[in-house]
Amino acid sequence: MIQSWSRTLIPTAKEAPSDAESPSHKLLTRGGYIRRVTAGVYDYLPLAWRVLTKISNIVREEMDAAGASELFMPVLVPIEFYAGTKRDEAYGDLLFKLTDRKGMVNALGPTHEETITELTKAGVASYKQLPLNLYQIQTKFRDEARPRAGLLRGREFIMKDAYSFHMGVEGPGGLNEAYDAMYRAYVNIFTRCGLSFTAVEAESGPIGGSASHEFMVNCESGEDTVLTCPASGYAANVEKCEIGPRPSDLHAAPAGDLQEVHTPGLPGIDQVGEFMKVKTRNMLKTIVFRVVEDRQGRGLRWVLATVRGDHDVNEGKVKAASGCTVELAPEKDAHAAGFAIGYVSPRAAKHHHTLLLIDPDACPPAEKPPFWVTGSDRKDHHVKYFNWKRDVGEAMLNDPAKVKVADVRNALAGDPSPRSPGAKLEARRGIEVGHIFKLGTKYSEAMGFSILNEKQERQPVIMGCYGIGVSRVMAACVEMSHDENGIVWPLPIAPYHVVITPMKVEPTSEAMRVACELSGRLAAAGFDVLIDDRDERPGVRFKDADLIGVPIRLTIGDKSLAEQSVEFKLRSDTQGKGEMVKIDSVVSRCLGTA
RNA sequence: CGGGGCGUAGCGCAGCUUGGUAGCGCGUUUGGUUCGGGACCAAAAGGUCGGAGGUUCAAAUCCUCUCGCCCCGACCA
Repeated sequence: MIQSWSRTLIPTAKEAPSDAESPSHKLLTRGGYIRRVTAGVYDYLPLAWRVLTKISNIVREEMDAAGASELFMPVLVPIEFYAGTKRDEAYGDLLFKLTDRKGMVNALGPTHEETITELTKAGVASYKQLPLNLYQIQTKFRDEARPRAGLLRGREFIMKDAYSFHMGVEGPGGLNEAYDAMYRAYVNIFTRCGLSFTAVEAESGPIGGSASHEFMVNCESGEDTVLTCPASGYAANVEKCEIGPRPSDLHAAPAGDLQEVHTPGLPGIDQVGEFMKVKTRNMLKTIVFRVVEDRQGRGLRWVLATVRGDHDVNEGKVKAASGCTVELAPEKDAHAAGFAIGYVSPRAAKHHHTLLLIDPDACPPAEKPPFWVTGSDRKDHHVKYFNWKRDVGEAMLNDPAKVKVADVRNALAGDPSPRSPGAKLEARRGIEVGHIFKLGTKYSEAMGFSILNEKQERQPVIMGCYGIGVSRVMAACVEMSHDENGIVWPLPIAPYHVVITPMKVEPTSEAMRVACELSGRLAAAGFDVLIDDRDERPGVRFKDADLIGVPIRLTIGDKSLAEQSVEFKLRSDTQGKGEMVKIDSVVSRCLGTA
């Protein structure tokens, strides 16, 4: 493919719009890839569309190879679809809604579980038609509270979403088989796109379901934190990451007499620590959760979770450790029940119907007695020298129905690995570009999609779903791979592989003649070539070539022509001056870099 | 949704405090000189100052309301 710069639209700019903050937003805008239309909504100009097309094609090839079939569903979805699974409420304002002339309310699809389930419900009548894996590459809409960072979190974005349908979980044709195939396809896709990425275990989020993995592009500017164990290869996001065994002791001696301190008007734990001149790691914070459902039927109404002041409670772990579905207690309800929100201490677990979960780091074994500051269970007061044994009492600490030591906090770098004794977790930042879920029967049950199995038993169909943020992949790639001069594309998704810069652009010039001849031979060899035929000064064209990030630049000037050569330079080679390559060897030299 | 900030030419900004009929740089157009890392000279085009209302002889500037956008947080595939 050959394109002249002057015959397409690449509006580069020296300065980025002042509202652009992240590197990908700035560089994609400056490079003439995207243009903001309104908050979180962008034009994709020709360069961007070429990149997106290349990513999409890699996605298609790998999805097809993994046995999936492409289809195309509407953006406009009747609201009833989402109401049927209660996701209209679950999504809330995140769902774009519009009313048509007849007064029908429609949504702009944020994902298509309901739509595809309706479709397969109508089209699949027998277990013999399963398994099935269907996908589309579509524009998705989410009315984000705060769109940000250009393409990384938009309100309109391009996504590949796939859905698989099965009669069973295990064995041939089962969900696990498809899930594993998708996992492998995703590894292939992101590898082929030239991304540095990590697959991590993840929580499945509001889409629901059991197992889940996220694919994260490794990048310091990423919004998400992932933890990895260098010894075992275990990797998970913060929400999911387990922490290895940690010793605990609830029976240490007190470090001193309990003292109450007046701490008026201090909203956060940091302020209290500052006021009392205590490090937050010497404080205990206790979060109150309301029990929505006690799955073990113990009649629990509250779960308290105590962690060290510098740690964060993890709601998912609280759910797992308590065996309850919980939610952060609404302040009003908690007050009514007698919890002094903001000043709650572990002693508050003396309430009836209350379970106390204690993180091991909140009760570590210590040679010298640990010094703790915590709430005083009354407004504007904290206590010093809190001690588990003395202040909560042996009786309660020894009652497994009331108190449990468990991992209930977010993992941090340096925590013990859950998979490899002695190893420590490492933290790094990432941008989520793919997510695969085992959905189970959540949607098929809610929507009545069940069919007869071999034994003539009616059973709900088991589903999986698999997403890739195609437009986010483009942005994440720029975040991962750029320098002060612009974007540095990996070859497989670069808009063009080669940019040819003839020093003289008159159609009759020798430089232009060579440029045309070379571009023909390169195109025949499979390269996408951009000829910078603009009548601009060399500096401008070099700067622009660096900015848009084309991997190979061929410069044709008098000096190189005198040697029957062109100047060959890789975009990734920042200080190199380029090398002279004989015109006849250019194609093979380019092939050598692919 | 809470906190902060910003809307003046395609982009980046000044002017606003102290009202007097809009300016700078980049880019664009034309002519000339240049020509290997964002050239120079000269001329030119381009703006309902986000919108509505108000105060005033007079509003980009002061007041009220409104719309939009960005950043931090909350939330989030």
